[in-house]
Amino acid sequence: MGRGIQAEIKQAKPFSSLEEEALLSLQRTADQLQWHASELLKPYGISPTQYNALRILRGAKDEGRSCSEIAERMINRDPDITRLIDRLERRGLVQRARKEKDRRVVIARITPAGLQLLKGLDRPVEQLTRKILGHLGNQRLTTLIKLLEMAREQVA
Amino acid sequence: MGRGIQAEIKQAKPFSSLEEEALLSLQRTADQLQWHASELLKPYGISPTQYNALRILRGAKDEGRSCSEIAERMINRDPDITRLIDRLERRGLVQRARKEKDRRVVIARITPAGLQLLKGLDRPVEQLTRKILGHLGNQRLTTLIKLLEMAREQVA
DNA sequence: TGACACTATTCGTTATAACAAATACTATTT
DNA sequence: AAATAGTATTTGTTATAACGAATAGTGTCA
Repeated sequence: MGRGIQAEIKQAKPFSSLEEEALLSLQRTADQLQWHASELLKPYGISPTQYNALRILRGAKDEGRSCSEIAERMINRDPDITRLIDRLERRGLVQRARKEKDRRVVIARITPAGLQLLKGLDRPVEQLTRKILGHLGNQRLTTLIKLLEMAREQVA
Repeated sequence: MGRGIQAEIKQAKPFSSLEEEALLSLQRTADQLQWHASELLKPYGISPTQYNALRILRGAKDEGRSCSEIAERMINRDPDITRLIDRLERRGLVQRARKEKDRRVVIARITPAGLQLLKGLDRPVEQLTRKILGHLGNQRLTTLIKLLEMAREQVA
């Protein structure tokens, strides 16, 4: 069984509060899982951020999404969507177009190449997800999701 | 009460699995809390990573820590401790010295200026921590910590 | 001792993140 | 219609992250 976060980071003193322990534990867990995601995506040449953006655009279908809509939907907020899309466009994974009705807005759409890339990733991503969290079981996952949601709330 | 991660990222389709939902929820929660930490530290001119390193060195006292020891103890693994310490040294917050017994090793120690900076942060950090997680209460925090620990385990 | 493998750290380079200011367009007001 | 305010995106710049290769020191073994 687990050693606990205190041992993992070789900390001598116990944590001064449960809140502190939870915060560090959360950061470390997220970092570790993120690392696995990066490793999975590396052979495909995209980062987790880029993968997230592509999935948003796949969900948008032909309608596409503006920069600000993409920003709203990102898991990790990225203040520079322009250059994120730049990189994807350079690789032929998305296309850009000015919106006719409001020419300030730039709409990004996923290309067939982008869809194909995602398609090849669907199964590996699902497998990885199950591998790293599946052992918790549905009940614990449900509890975890609930607690995380609560943690995001009182951020008044 | 909460809208759930699905609404937060304006996702139309439900998640295909609890594992996926938990994973995204975890990333988003960590990102949000990290953002709060960044904001708190900003006026002091240091990043969460730098803060983490300074706390490790404070814990090490006069003994100091080598680059590799620091790397082991970081919450978020950083592959380039050298330049992280560079920046802290340039600001006078840490000092470096070669270890006598093994001259490959560089030992970093926190300076009085570094200690003073941390001291001024102790209370604000504690307050922030309580503010963003305190409302969960001890029992839920304990459960959360336990579940996160489990999540970090089966990463075989 | 000299060759070799090993470890710890540093450095060069390119990519990405973060922040502020600038541009381009739209909508509103006078 | 001109001025103004507001919004969406882009760009310039600097800082930090990521990845490999390179350097420096240690220990082992022929």
